[in-house]
Amino acid sequence: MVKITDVARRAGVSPSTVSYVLSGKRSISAATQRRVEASIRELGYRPHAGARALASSRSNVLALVMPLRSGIHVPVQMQFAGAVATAARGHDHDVLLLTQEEGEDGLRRMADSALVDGLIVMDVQLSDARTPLLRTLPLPSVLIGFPAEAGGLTCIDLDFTATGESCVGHLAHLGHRCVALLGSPPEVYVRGTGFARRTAAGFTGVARRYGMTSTVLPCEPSRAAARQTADRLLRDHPGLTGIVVHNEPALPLLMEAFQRAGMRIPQDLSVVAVCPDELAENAAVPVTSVAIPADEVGERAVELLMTKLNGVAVPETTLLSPRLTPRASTTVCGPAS
Amino acid sequence: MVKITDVARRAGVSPSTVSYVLSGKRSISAATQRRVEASIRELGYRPHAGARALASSRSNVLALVMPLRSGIHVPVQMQFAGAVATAARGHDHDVLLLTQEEGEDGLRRMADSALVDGLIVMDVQLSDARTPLLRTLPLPSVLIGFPAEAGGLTCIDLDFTATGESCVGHLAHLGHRCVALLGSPPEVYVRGTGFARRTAAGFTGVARRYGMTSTVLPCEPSRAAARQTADRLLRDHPGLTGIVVHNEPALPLLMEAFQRAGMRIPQDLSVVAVCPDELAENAAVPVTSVAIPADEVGERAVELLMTKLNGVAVPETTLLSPRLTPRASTTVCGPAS
DNA sequence: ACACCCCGTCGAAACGATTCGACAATCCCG
DNA sequence: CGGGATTGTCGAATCGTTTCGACGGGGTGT
Repeated sequence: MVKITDVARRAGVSPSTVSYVLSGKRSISAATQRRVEASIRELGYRPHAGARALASSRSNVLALVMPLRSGIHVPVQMQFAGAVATAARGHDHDVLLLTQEEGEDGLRRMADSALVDGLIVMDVQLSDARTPLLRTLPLPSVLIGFPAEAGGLTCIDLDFTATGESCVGHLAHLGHRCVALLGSPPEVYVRGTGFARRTAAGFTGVARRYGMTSTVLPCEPSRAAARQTADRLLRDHPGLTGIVVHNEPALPLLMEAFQRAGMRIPQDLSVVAVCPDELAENAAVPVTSVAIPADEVGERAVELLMTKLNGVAVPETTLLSPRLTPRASTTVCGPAS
Repeated sequence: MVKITDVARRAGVSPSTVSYVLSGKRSISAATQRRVEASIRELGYRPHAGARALASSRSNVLALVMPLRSGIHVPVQMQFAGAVATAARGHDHDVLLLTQEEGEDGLRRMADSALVDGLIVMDVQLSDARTPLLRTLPLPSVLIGFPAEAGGLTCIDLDFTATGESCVGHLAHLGHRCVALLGSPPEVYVRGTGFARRTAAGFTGVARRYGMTSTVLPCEPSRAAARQTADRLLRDHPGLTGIVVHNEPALPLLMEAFQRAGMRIPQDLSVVAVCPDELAENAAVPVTSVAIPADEVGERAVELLMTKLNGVAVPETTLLSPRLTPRASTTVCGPAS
């Protein structure tokens, strides 16, 4: 293994000088810098991560806490992870994977062992047992998602309230008066995942403001549940002309169920979804949708964490504005042509 | 921060003794052991990862190289990752996430910086630029998937040849004589992902042995491509009664396309898929399928790596046998009832 | 021309563990 | 009861960086 002293010897300088060239923490003459950099390249030197971490008390690793087996839509998680990993590399950091199941002990382990410099926590619940711990941990952290009580934490997410508002607003402007939100499975609401509730709040708020008739229903992602939900909705609300679906796996099932019940899309029923563009584009009828900007969220999360690592304060709350993309599944409300 | 000397002082022993209690590398009297363990617990001591790595030249971290944005089916990847992370924790190791894009440099970086003890590489191509490097790297590695030339490497995967054989065998025993394999998009074959080719080989081999008429076609996961593929297949092979689908996103689209073309499932067409059980169970007609045992593969991969880390030799090749689960989508070939 | 300051570099002391050789104390057996 | 093996513990060296204080040399200001 080639070490810093080897580089130093070859460049005719002391080890500390090599270190300073690498870190830029002291000024180095151009000539020395060139010689050192050449030696580094020629020897293929890379600092020993452990030694560096020990001496500098910085590991250059971030922990990413991921829900690896939950009912949440998986591809989006993956996109988060990819974005975080890529962004982290851009800041010369690596990413350590931590599973949700490790829970609070996992976080404490990270802190005590100095294995990572900071934490990015995904899938935060409204009432999340980890938030008190995160507030007191000596490790900086950024949460993707919002707990009910976010004071003292750094959180970032898509603005789901605005997303709900935007979806129902789109329907309202198309003249729809009776709408429904079909959300995540009941268990997601029960365990209090923030985004589900906030979408519902935005949806209901704007619907009320426009004087629309609105309903919110959870939905399991099974064909049977989708049919049942659709049938029940049509029975209880014969005037229904628009739905918002915030449940990725259930989206195709629900569209199928409504069509089976005699509703043509978009002639009889307009559909707006909260889902990745890819899914929306490839549906039988391309779906008007709001995508979760996972790449941007991940990247911004890393940026926030890096800023905190540099001792600079960051805003507690970062909300990304939703962008609604109109597609074939929504049209003006009126007698079918 | 509490360090080993603190623990030692409180327990009335020397730091080295504490270290030996922790590692078990020397025998310690029961009494001392108890005292040391108590001190550790009371002070909440955890070894400093960097210091430990420096002194022992073991970081207790594994790198997992993941394809984060490819055309491969995502949930399965995620399942691998989860299984690897969990298994690694079981061996007191953590998992560092490395993206495919880092490529060979990423691997070299891991080796040079001593950031990890070993590598688990997913999504290996038949002709993979990383395999020569992996052979020479001083870091032990395990590949999930097989390159064309696997000598000198440790590889594990589902036995896709046997999987193809098993699928077509199932159809054969039901009396089908004219069958097709619908696989991954062309790009996957082109870039030479091993599993796609091996499934096809197993499929074709057994079909020939049974004297069946067989076809292999790639398929893009879009509605249009699915329809085109189905129509073309039915035109070219009017006697077709069985298909094997090895393309998760395309599975529902293909089933829909065949039904639209007038084929009832399973009365007119039997369908076998290679996909997760969850997907197979939730299809309109539950699909007879072979699942990729991602959990087992991930766990075994970690086990293999740990064994190598302990300096023990392991088999170069580990193939997991496929298990076919019959469901409603396959039935005996014959005149429709 | 003198004092002063800044720039570039060096040497040495951390950082917090692991591990090796040494050393008592205990044990067993003749 | 003594000698050799065994067991349990300790002290000191070591791992490869970073970082702090010091120091010489050249420039600047007066």
